[in-house]
Amino acid sequence: MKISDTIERFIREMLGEDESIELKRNELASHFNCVPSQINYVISTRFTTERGYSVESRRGGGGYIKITRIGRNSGNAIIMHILNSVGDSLDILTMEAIVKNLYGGEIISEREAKIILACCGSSALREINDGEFKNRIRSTIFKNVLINLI
Amino acid sequence: MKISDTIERFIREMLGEDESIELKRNELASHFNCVPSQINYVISTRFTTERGYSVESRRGGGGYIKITRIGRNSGNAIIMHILNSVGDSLDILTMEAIVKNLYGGEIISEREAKIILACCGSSALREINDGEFKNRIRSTIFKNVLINLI
DNA sequence: TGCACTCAAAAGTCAAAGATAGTCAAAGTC
DNA sequence: GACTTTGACTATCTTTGACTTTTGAGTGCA
Repeated sequence: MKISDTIERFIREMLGEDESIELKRNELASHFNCVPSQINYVISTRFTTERGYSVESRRGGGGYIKITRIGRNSGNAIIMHILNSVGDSLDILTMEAIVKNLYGGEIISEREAKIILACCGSSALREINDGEFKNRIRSTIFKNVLINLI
Repeated sequence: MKISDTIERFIREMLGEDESIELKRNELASHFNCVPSQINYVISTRFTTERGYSVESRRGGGGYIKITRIGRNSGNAIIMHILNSVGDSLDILTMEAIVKNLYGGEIISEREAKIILACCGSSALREINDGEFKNRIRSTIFKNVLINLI
């Protein structure tokens, strides 16, 4: 009464530490004694982009379903882009918007977002009175953090 | 004895000393010969966040209700202790030692450690020339971060 | 040889049926 | 009046199967 979870685990184990695997939909289905479209269901709910997988397939004779793990490489490109776009000064609203986007894009976790917001927030920098100097410090801290996420 | 209390005690006994358990709402309801929503009532009145529980669930085939004890998480206690022990000034070596301990104690992840080290490190604060002021800023940032991890 | 056709072997789609859990308010109890 | 019990209705997730699309391999003919 949870064949989907079983299949999910099976595929994960097949994948192991590898970058990708190729499945035969029908073989897998008959191995688990379920209809082939069950495999599609598992893949479309468990091996999504949001969860870090990409899926390719081909029909016809010799067809296959290929599941590939996509590392945080795409995230790195985005972080690089942000690093290039942030100047020597960074105001708090812009900082918060960037962090929100990184979190929304699942490049950083909720806790990571909290930490970054905390260390670049107004409360953390309250002892620096000069507003412009504060924005410069914020930019420096922020970029240092991002560099360490790559 | 009211049925809600009976069910509450039953669940507590199931939980025992474990961190969490999974229930089947319908099974439990038929075991106690009550309507399924009675279970929701028990959970929403007895296993609340205030009482130290968190509840997750899934509907559909293979659905479940998972109750987790979130007792005074030892991690939080340690963070509180650190917060109390760090004064208004924090030098970099002390900061690094604390972060290392938090990581070693599995209270923060590797990435989280990296972020904290980055935002409190010498590179992030290099624009602040006054050494003592730098240590004060570091302390403020560090404590702000820790507060947000609780 | 090489192109066009045909066909069977995959995989994809989608919606209905089944299986759970959630919500909310009325009715009951103390 | 506050807390508890019930149940009708809703929301979400899974399983299943009929029908569709794609692709490669084989076949036949100029």
